[in-house]
Amino acid sequence: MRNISRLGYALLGLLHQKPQSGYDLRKIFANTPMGTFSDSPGAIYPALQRLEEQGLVRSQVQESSSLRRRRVFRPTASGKHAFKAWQTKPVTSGDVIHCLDELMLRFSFMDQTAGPVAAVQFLNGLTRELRSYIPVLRGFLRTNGREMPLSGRLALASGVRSYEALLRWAGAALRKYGKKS
Amino acid sequence: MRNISRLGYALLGLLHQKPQSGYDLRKIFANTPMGTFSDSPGAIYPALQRLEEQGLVRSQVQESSSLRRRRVFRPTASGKHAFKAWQTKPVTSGDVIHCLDELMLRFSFMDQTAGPVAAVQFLNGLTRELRSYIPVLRGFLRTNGREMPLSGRLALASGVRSYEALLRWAGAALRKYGKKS
DNA sequence: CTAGACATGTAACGCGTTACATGATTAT
DNA sequence: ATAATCATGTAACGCGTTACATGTCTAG
Repeated sequence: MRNISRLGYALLGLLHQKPQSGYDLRKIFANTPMGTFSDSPGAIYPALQRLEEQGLVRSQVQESSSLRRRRVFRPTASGKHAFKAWQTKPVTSGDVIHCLDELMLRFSFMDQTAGPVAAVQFLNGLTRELRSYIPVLRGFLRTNGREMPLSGRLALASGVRSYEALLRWAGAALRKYGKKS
Repeated sequence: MRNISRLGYALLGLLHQKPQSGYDLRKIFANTPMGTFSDSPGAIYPALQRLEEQGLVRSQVQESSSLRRRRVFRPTASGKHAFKAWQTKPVTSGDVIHCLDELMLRFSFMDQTAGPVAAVQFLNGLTRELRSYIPVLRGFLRTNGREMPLSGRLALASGVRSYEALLRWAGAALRKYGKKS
């Protein structure tokens, strides 16, 4: 089984919310903060085809009075399973270093598909990895800062700050889940 | 003229610091916070070849006593020019939304190559775009938050927070440059 | 009647990923 | 010896980008 791209997971997540057409999904990427993904047809339609070939979504052309065809996609049982498996993977150090945006994508659909318990687990994992990685960055800055130009130091400091902001966010998010349960 | 990939710019920037071999560059990606880039030979050697074909770097095999060949790259005048042009491009809203990491890459080499004036211009541009984009995100959250699941709202809020952290960082960075000049 | 939104596709291209391949030098 | 590190490459593959192509429906 081929593996699913980030765009594939984004589409799968949106289709969990409600069955939609490729055009609907494009509009979401064009008009919302999900716009970090490309809304180009050359990305979305092939991605939907791949998901269908892998049996993760199925589509049917809407039969309506109009001649304008509309192919609506919905996740299959196997698609739901694959999505949940992806979301509930443990958070690794590599995720934090290389794919923060994928982590946030995983989290953003968490409630609807994997449930609040998984969300809390995710936030705990994220907290753990951030607490272990931030000191590494700080250490690097401390030992190599001298020989780095100002802009380089500042760029690295910006990374540290953004990780710290994320850590604070994870704490706040955990408290929200705590209050609810 | 083909355009240069993000990896290409990263390599070009590192070669501005000092002439190095592909292997040296791989080690940097493997062992420093520049590790967001791949250290795989299948990425780096072809990227260096492309830069050379485009006349942006030139290489020469180090003649030494050993038989172990080492191809050392250094930027050409045209490479330096292209790099500076990339760094001093105005910061656009699209950069902030889609390519924040590219922006930080641009900034991290700013001092050595484009100078502190360009750095200040960059930080001013970044501040302007963040001040215009953060309210858009906040607005979206306010009008659509109701119908979003908790995890979706939180993920979006995390984005807002990280943009705000970046805005504060830009302010602090500007003050550092102010003190120096 | 025509511009613009709706709606879905395909094809060429570039580049990063993964895996493979080769050989020199140093440390154990 | 032999494992690890130094050092440089190549080839298949997948996917996103860009550009092109086609056709329907609605509003002015």
